[in-house]
Amino acid sequence: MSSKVPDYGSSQTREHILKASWDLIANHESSLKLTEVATKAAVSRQAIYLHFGDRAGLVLALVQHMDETLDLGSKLAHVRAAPDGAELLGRAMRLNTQFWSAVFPVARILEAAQNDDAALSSAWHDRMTFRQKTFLAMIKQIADGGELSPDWDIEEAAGVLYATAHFDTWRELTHHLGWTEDRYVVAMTRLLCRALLRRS
Amino acid sequence: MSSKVPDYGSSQTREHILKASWDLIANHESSLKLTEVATKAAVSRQAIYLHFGDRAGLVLALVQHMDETLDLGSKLAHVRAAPDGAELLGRAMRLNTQFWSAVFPVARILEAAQNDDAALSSAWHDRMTFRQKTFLAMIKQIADGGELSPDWDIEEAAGVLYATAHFDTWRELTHHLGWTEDRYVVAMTRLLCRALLRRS
DNA sequence: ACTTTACTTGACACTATGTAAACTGGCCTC
DNA sequence: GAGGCCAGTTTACATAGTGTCAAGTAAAGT
Repeated sequence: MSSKVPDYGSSQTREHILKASWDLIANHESSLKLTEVATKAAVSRQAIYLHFGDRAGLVLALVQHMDETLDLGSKLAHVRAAPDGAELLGRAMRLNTQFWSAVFPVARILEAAQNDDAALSSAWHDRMTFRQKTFLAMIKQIADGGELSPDWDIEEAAGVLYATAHFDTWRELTHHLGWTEDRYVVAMTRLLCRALLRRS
Repeated sequence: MSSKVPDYGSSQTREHILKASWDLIANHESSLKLTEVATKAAVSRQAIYLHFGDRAGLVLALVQHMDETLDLGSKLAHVRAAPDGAELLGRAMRLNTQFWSAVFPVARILEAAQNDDAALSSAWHDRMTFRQKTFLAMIKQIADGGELSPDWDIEEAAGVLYATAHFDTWRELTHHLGWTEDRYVVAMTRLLCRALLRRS
């Protein structure tokens, strides 16, 4: 991360570059190459360095852009408004598949760069910590409603929920096994409800 | 993949290079660099190309080496010899944490290269297909014993078991959340038993 | 003595990231 | 309307890592 990136704010060129990057990682399955981005955005390769400092800066900007377009806040509110635990877990899994589906392209890039680049690694780590806290809050809500099975303490249930809702599980089911998103939602919801909720 | 790699069999140098590679990816957290491997193994960089063709060939050899040292066959037999479904799932999760713990270093390398290299991608894919079939067989065994909950059909239960036993789930719990392997085994076993097995 | 084997050495091409410097067209201001 | 700044461009170059090629060499086999 170079600290000398001029803050051009929301320049047109900057948006152009971000859009081109997104198109590339969404369609083409290779890793993001700056020359390709520049060509696609119809700017010089150096323009990317002016706006983002380096490759990691561009990817970081993609992640932040993703955060904004995702609008997680309101969607999470809808999940939390569920009347009972089963509905809560169902809505959570529905949002989860939307989330991973949207994040999929950039998640692949981040995963690949995680070994080399500390900035990207911590950007990913931060987001995952947020996810973990979100799932913990959901489990607390279920526990407060008296619906959490006594087999589980809150922390352990939250950890298991967070981990099973993670990227690999979603990707293996929807991509490797070819399940539809609906099937993912239904099966994972059943798994979690049976495992975590008190038996009536 | 170059097809003109001479089959030196089990040469000393080859083993040296593999061991050096393993040491590097196990300790150092960066991605495997051929110059480093050569230095560590005290051979010339070109020797690596003689033995493995290219970088992908080396990684592939690491994967196969891993397969051999892992001795999955006998360990799987022990899992399958479990007297009931709960014990089977418990043993499966115990083996699972051993598996991911051993595979962890090479899994990171493979994950990073999966976007670029088709050979590595399919090598990984093959292993995961094997895993999936193994878990499917376990579920069939449970179903044959009449222990599978009627909420699940065999394919769906196997898919969910396979996916939740995947790398991310293990890594997030043991690394991101800092759980011990024992805690992983206990929690995941509880999750799967409650979710998949018939309620007594 | 010769060939083969299993390497080494050194040179080179290619790709990708990153840096530096000089130039250009448009806009703003004095 | 001349000068200055801005947001880029072009060109050049440095560096790292992968992969290729050709020539050399020391030891073992025949």
